[in-house]
Amino acid sequence: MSDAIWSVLIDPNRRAMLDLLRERPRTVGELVDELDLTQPTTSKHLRVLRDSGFVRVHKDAQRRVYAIDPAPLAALDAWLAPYRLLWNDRLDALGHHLDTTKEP
Amino acid sequence: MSDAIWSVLIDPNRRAMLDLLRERPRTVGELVDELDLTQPTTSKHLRVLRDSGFVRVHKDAQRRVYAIDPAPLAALDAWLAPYRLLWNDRLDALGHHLDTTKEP
DNA sequence: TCTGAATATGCCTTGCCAAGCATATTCCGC
DNA sequence: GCGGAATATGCTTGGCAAGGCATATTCAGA
Repeated sequence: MSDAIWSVLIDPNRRAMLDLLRERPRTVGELVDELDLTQPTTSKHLRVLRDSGFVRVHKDAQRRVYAIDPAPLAALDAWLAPYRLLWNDRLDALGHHLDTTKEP
Repeated sequence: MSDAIWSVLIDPNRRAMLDLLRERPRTVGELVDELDLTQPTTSKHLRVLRDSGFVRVHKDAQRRVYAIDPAPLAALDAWLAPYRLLWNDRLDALGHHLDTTKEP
């Protein structure tokens, strides 16, 4: 079921793309610059993201503006939901991995 | 940073293991039976889960009882957190993918 | 101490995916 | 309509990870 979601998100470049698109929609060229990837590589990753519903495209002349679609991420959140009970009970689990967030 | 988390979770068998271990700790043999995998394959997946902190082992004679450790999943939840704002604003995104949750 | 049960590990092969490179496509301005 | 910018696609190669198979390890009981 959720197999596609994971195979999309395993790639660090695609996650970086989503991080950028979370702020605001961007052009392929902008993504190429900010991610320091070649244009073909960027386009291929965008194809994967598009085919799996993570992003949507809007044509603006020759430019393609990509915007995030949160639906698949909501599905991931749903997958994660039953596990959330595990660290709601025992809060120490959070402290274990999130103790890097130390505020003076 | 979170690279390891994803490479662990991409495998469907490992996710199935976590699903089972979420209910209760289990023996390697139990997992082999319930997942319909060979014993070596199961042990290798458990090694991956163990090395990355998703599970903990407890020795009981020759048996090894594996239990889930929610810490890495909490980290995944933290990664997902900023995206959650996206579908808190526009609830339609949830409806799109979660409309299977119909309650009368 | 020997046997067998339970689990782990090593080696090998196969399949898949990302990146590189070249090329095709689309569309604007002149 | 042409040249060039912006983006997409096809082909090939390298690396990596999963599974199969054989084998090593650990431990209890007789």
